[in-house]
Amino acid sequence: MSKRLPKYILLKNELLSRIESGKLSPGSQVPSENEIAEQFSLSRQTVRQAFSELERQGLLERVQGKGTFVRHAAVRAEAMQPRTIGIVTTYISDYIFPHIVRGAEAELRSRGYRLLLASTDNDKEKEMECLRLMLSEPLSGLIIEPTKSAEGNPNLPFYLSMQSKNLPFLMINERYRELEVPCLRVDDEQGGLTAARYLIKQGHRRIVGFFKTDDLQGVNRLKGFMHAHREAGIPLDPEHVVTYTTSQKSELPVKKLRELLASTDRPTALFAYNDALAVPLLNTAREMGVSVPGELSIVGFDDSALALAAGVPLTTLTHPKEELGREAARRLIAMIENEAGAPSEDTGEFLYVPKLIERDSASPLKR
Amino acid sequence: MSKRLPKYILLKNELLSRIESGKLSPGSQVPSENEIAEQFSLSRQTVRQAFSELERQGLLERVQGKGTFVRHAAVRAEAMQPRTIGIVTTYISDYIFPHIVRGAEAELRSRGYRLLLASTDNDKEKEMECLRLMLSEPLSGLIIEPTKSAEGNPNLPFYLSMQSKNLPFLMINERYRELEVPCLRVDDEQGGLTAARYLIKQGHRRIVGFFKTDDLQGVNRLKGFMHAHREAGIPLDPEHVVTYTTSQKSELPVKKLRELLASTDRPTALFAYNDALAVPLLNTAREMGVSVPGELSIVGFDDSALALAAGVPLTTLTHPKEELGREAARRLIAMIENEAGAPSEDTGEFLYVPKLIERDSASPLKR
DNA sequence: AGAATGAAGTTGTACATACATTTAAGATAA
DNA sequence: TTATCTTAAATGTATGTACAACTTCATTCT
Repeated sequence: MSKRLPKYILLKNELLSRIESGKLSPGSQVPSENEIAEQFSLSRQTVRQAFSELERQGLLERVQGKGTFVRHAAVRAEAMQPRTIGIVTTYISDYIFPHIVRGAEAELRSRGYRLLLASTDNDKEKEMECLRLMLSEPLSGLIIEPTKSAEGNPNLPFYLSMQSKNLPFLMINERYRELEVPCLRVDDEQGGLTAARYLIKQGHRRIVGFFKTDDLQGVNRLKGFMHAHREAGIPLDPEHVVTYTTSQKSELPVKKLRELLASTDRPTALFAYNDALAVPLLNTAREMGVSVPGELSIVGFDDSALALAAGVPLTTLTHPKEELGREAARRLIAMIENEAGAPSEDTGEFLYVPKLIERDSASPLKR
Repeated sequence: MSKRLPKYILLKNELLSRIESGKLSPGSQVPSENEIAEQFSLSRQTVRQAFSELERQGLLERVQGKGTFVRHAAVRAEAMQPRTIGIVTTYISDYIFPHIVRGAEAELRSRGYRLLLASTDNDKEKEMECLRLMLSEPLSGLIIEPTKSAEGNPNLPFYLSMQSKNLPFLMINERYRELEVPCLRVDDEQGGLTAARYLIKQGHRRIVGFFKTDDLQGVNRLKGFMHAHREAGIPLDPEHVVTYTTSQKSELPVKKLRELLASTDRPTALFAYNDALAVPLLNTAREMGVSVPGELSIVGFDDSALALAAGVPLTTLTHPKEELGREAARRLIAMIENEAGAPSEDTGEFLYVPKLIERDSASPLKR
């Protein structure tokens, strides 16, 4: 059952093992085609066929008139393969995303992988473009942050074809519900719950929440926020749930906050979808002469650099950021390198539980 | 002088042009090896040699028993080549770098290039690792932000080999003095000059400057800062030039500022190397009960997101950020695509002049 | 000493032949 | 009709020969 392989393949394997074992050291000259042919009782053409493939793979270098040599990078090249991993995020420059990318990059680099980066600007058409570009050359795997995850997913065919090609990929921050893939994310609902519980425990009863609702993160944080009110038996004024979308940025929330603060029974506390929103809201309040946290307590989310830069250090919830990027890279590499081994296609979710960091922007309610 | 090319190469070219012209459409079957051999009066072996190379290049697909076919992606593959560009930055996650990367990514994606990202953490060993990883597969070009540019450059051999291989690359933010390559950067000296002139014009005479001096940007900003004092005939107290290095972060500057503010003739204005430093300095001052800008005017640099998040909106100097990334990408693509055309290896510098943005953290000196 | 020549050995190109393996389609048998 | 077999044609493997082009080195000539 053995002698089925073509002779030129057998010769290739023999040479490969000689290179790997060091019998043929990098830079050294390989016996000439005729010598090999005689040694192995093959025709020179057959030897040439084996040499050609090895040259194409970058293992050998042939020089007319001189001979054939083992390439210096041969040993490494053998082990290397493509070893490139792609990351598709919604935004590159803003906020916590750079930290996620950085964590992934550090981990990938230390493991000998290269990082291909693309961003979708939260636009599904660009997501398609990114995927097409990424897949135009061989990839070992992909890390994807879904675009506008609360809506549908028109690029499903891409993902299905990736699954059928056995190209490992996983999602971060959110997942497309239609796909069964591993996902690393923050427990947003738990985060919303923790923040609201904290404020309620501090005595606040009129708490306004601001949520971006075109991605699932915002929706889930809102869920937790409402849950906390329900379990405490506190009625939630519809005016105190402000939703907005990416395109509106902070304008609409800021306007809403102005109105609320101008009213007679103004809220005593505020929970913001993230720090990027919390900061302009904080500044708005202070502009209006409302002291923070004296008259208005504020809790943000994500523990970004902005939280410490703000005029009043923000009480906020942690986001693993770099750790999430690193862990995503680790898991993806495991998926890639275990491909041959255990087929334990782990489709589970990994949830990070956000923790509250108490700083100065929230305090117990004074009566 | 024509018939020098080997027959199998001629056949390859003939087939290539047929594919490009559409005579052989993607997915269609190519005449069999024997047919081609007869048509062109070649042996089947020679035809096989041509087919093999085309198959290796991804243009053809051969199926035993069925025939040879033009690959669907053939037309694109032909025009595409690698089309991957690498970016090596010092940091990925912090501050203005994400914006630079983002600008470059947007431009590259729209032009059909992929972006390979790596960061050096301002560590020369990692720089070498990054370069090696990047160059392990074919690249079209590289954008590099030098690591610790004020010191020497141990990776010079890498860069020289890149030049000799005609691999286009350019530098951003700073350049290694030893290399003659195009460079896009902010006119840091002009920036330091502008900031210091502004404060002097506002009546300030005791101005303290904080500079990170292990990269050339800090050194140049310091130069401009001193220049402004010289031209105005204002003596510069050595105590009022604080230098620090990356590893010290903001600790040393903060400590220095405390000392200075506690002294009897404390400074009335402050120029920070960048916004990331200006913000903790601003907070330090306010903690000590020194009002900004009332008792201390502060000017930052880079116009980062922090500038607006800070308790007092920072007066600062612009940094092109995304535009710099976009322009770097544009120029690199031009270098790549003009390779065949004009050999106008533009080694010039492109200087962005920073502009002052007046916000609230600096005001005229009250006597 | 230096330059030109030539021989030997290497890979590159080209052709010829033979058989093996795979595929698809047609012929044949149940 | 269905299933099986046969066959032709395609690519894959293998060997042999011949000569071309290039590199190296020793020889020879100037």
